[in-house]
This record gives sequence, C-alpha cells and structure tokens, in this order.
Amino acid sequence: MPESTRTAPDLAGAAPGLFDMATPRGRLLRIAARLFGEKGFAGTTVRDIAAGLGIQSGSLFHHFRSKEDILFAVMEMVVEAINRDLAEAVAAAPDTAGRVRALIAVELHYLHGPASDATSVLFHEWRALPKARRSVLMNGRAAYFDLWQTVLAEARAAGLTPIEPEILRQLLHGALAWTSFWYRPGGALTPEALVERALALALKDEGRAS
Amino acid sequence: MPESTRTAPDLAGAAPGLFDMATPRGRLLRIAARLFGEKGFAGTTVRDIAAGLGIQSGSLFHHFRSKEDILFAVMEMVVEAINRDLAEAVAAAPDTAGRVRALIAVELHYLHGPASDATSVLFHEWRALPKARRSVLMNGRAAYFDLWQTVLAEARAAGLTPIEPEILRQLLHGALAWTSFWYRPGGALTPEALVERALALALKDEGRAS
DNA sequence: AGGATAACCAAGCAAGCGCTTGGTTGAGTT
DNA sequence: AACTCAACCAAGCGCTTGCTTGGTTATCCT
Repeated sequence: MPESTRTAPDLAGAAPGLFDMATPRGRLLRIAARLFGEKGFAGTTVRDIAAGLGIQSGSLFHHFRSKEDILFAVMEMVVEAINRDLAEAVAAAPDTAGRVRALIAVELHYLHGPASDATSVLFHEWRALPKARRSVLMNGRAAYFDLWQTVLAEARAAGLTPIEPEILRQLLHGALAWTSFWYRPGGALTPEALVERALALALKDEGRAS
Repeated sequence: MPESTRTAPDLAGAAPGLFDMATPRGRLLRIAARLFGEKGFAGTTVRDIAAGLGIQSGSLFHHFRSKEDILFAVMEMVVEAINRDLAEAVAAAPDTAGRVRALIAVELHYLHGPASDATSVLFHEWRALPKARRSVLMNGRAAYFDLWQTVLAEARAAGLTPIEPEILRQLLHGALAWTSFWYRPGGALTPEALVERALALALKDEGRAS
C-alpha cells in the first residue's frame, strides 16, 4: 500500500510495528501487544504469549521480570513514538486547521497503522496497571495532552469551535480511540476519508464529507 | 439532586440503579456491575462479588449458573432499559435538533446516572463474552442503533451535519462512551452542560458553549 | 404440624495461573 | 580449545480460579 504523504508522518522503518523484530524481545512485545489487544491483559496468559512465540512459558521471564512488565514496556514504547510523531506533524502544518488535522491523522495512523495493536492496548488497558505505573505513563503523555489542548485552544480563538479545549480534547480522544472497535482500513472508507470526517466533527465549516 | 425534566427521561423508581434491590439477585447484579466496571470482568473474581454481598463464593451459584451468566444478565438489563428510554425520549422531542439532544442526553444519563456501573460494563466489557452471546446482545441493540441512525440521517438532510449517519453515529458513540473515563458529575461541568458540548460536537450551529 | 423451597454455609476439587528452578544448547570471543 | 553468555527447555511449586457438593436454617403455604 502507498504511503499517505500529505499529513501523516512517515513511520518508515518501523513497518511491521514499532518493535525491533530482529530481537527476541521485540518479537515478544509484538505478539504480546496483539494478544493484549484481542483478549485484554487479564484475559491473556503468559502461556498464550509463549505459544505465540513457540517457546515455553517460563522462558518469557528471561526477558521480562513479570507479565505486568511486558504490558508496561508495550505502552511505554507507544507513548514515546506517538509523542515524537505528533510534535513533528504539528510543527510541519501550515495553519490552525492543518494542525488539528495533523493531530487527528497521527492518532488515527497509530490506531490503525502498523502500531495498531500496541496503541489500542495503551488506550484501552491502562486500568490493568497499578496506580504508580499509571502515573508514570501519564507523565509521559503530558506533552501529548498539552499539544492537543494548545492547538484546540488556538482553533477556538479562531472561531472554529465553540467547545472548551479540554472538553473537546476528551470528546475527540474518545471518538478516535473508539474507532479501533469498528473501523477497519481496507474497506470502502479510506483512512484519509476517516480523517476528514473526524475533522468535520472537530471543527465547524471544515466538512467536506460525502 | 433535582431531576433534569426537560429532555432526559424519568428513571424514577430505578433510583439506586436498574436492579431490584429487594431481591438477592438484584443486589448481586448491582455489586457485580460495580466490580466489573472497576476492575474489568476478567479482573474480578467470584470471591470479590461474594465478599461484596457478605456471603460465601459458592452461594453465588445458587442464583447464577456461571460468572459469565452474571455479566450477561447485567448487560441484558441495560440493553432493555436503554432501548425503552431512548425511544420514549426521541418520540417526545419536538424537532430534529431536539431528537439528537435527546439521544445524547439519554446515553449520558445512563453513563453517569444511577445505572452508570452497568452501562459502562455494557460498553466496555463486551469482548469478555463468547461470540454467540455477543450477537444476542447486538440483536437487542439493533433498534437502538437504528434509532440513532435515523435521527442522524434526518439531521444531515436538514443540513445540520456533513457527516454520513453511520460514521457520525460511531464517532459520537465513542465520544460519549469515553466520558466514563474522565467525566464525573458533581464537578464544575454539569451533566446538562456536557450534553450541550456533545450536541455542539454533533451538529453545526447548535453550539452554546462557554 | 408438616412439607416445600429459597438462601445460604463449610469444605474442597480440578484446572489454570504467574513465576522459579536447574540444566542444556549453540553461537561468538579470545 | 576453553570460556562466556543469551536464549531457551523441562518440570513443577504455591497459589488462585470458577465451580461443586452435601448439608443447614429460616420462611412461607397449607
């Protein structure tokens, strides 16, 4: 499939995901992310993960100290990558509407591109972490939330939306996160078209739907 | 707290939830819903539920044949109730925008009113059910989805949104479902104000935010 | 008074869970 | 040739899981 070069960031080398498939650790994280995404963290056993790798369940603990550490590693990886790409994409956008579109495009790209498994784990399984680790993750995401809020405040000042930035951010985040339950790329609705629909939802008078 | 009498339905007698607190079965479902909502289905044990009722874990199986049956009963109860209230509220609304507001208000009322635990279980834990039972639930929700889509199609025909009804329905459903992770009634943002924000998100030129 | 029944307890079983242990293998280094 | 070490296996430990069993108690119906 061809790249979407206009607004979405280039994740290039990370093609089969954000994990290094050359190392056992990377392969482990990849299938763990897939299983956690499919059956949830509590619904996935270390034996499931081991079976996916073709090794014994005990051998997992040569690479990670606990099942929870695996979940945390998956999430940390996504947080770092998404932070980087989001800042890049926003900096490259020419105007306010372009920045909002960039935010949406990056988030949807993570939710449905090569990193989809790991991203939906980050979005949907944070309750499985103890509070201490949850707040570590939230610290890592602070920059991400700030960026959204800054751009949305800019949009509101420009008259593109009447909704307060922090509320709009949460509503949009929910709308986008939920797409992992119903949207599948490859169908009639292209990823680019989905970005435009979400943008039409976020901003007045930017709708080019249908 | 006073009722919101304008558009939200009156759930009256169901005050402490939608469960009949006079029966052991109702009390069981109530605390099961709370625990499933807090820790997830797989993260909740039958011993947790029993402890919440002050009985032995084995005694649960006098009321339900399996843990999964408990989850299913919680979900069925919400599906029935929400279907009924949604149809009522939409029928009572005077115009298109009012019908969209009614849809949003009912959904948010279920997510944050007395039935909040059970509703967020329905929205977030359906993956814990085997596919056969999932499709039983989906059949029960068909009327619900149809209603949303009909009203949103009407809104689009009236020029209130450029987004296709089925896509808008999914995006809005995500935005609303996600509020259970961040919104708490009793704070600065009232439930009524949240409804207006969500309405401003759904429809053009209906924004009265700030 | 006698019988049926709903609601529970006390005890525990079989299976599955996360994780540990001690040992093996094979590629890389010197 | 001797050594190191990452990557794994085979076995199983201690615990928790959902659920079963046989029996007890209180309430209601007749």
